[in-house]
Amino acid sequence: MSGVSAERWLALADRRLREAGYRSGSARSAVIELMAREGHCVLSAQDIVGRLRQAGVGSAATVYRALETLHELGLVHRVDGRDGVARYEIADPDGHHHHFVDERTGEVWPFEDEELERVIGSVAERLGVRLLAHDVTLRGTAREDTPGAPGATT
Amino acid sequence: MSGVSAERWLALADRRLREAGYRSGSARSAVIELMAREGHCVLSAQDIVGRLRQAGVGSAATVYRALETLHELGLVHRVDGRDGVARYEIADPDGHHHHFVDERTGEVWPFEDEELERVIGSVAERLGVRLLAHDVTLRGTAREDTPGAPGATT
DNA sequence: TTATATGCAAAAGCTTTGCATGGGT
DNA sequence: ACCCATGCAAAGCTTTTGCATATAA
Repeated sequence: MSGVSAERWLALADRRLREAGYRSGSARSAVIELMAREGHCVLSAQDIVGRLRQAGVGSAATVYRALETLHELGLVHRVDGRDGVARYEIADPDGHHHHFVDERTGEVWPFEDEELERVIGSVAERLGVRLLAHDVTLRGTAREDTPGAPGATT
Repeated sequence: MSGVSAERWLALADRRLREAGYRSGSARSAVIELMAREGHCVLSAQDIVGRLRQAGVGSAATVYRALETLHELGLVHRVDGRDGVARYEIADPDGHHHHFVDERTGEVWPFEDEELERVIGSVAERLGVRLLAHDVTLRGTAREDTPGAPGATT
């Protein structure tokens, strides 16, 4: 599902920022590039700060500000953390995915499911609400007898 | 859906705590009573601290410790917060519910849906994982033309 | 040249921990 | 009498804010 959209997202991000009147800066650009490269599934703000520091770019303040900006422009989703840590992932225009968290390892695997999306839509209709976003988080353990990762998304 | 189970949960909590070798204390008892009364849908740790302080019971440290204990014993669920805030709700043995968050007001409404539960189960099976817990959070706005609250859970 | 982006350091929350004390059993 | 539960205060973390400086446009 990903691959191509990384570039498309990068282009989209550049365009939206420019249209919104933002100037370009080294730190935010670095955040954007990192997200395009590795942000297809949750990345914590702390991780991002750390990665960029290794590269000698950015500061905590700037990274948080950049992520907030991207979030406001709808370029990234903020994903709830169980531990008061901000996590982000790029808002992929091509597909919507959810998360499975392995309770033993803490690893997060993305997955997609059409029927799940459909049911969520019908639930929203039943409740009489207009849906803007939705998250599904499954927690458990990957079965030992499972050969590959559980992330075999369809 | 609730009503009866508040009492049952209270009894369950007392029993499990005793069986696990805990003694009873004023602060934890107050937390438990508050959860039984109002914890059927998310309550933040801060809220709990505040409520109990008004009643002249408990301190932040004790409340957090009590909630952690209840969580370890499986008596409450910790619900992800978008803002680094610990939220809890009682683990209702009778039913499982999810949350709709009104983006405008911040209000949280619980809802249940059988088909959603079923689909989540089949997704877990397809992924080859053993499910221990799952959360679904819908975000959006309640439609103006909707008469009552969106929480009309079937 | 002017407003924005950045970085440092300090502040602000929420949560956890240390330690002495009070209260169950 | 034990020793767990509690409360206060201090420490720890992540995230936010203030302010001076560097830099796009």
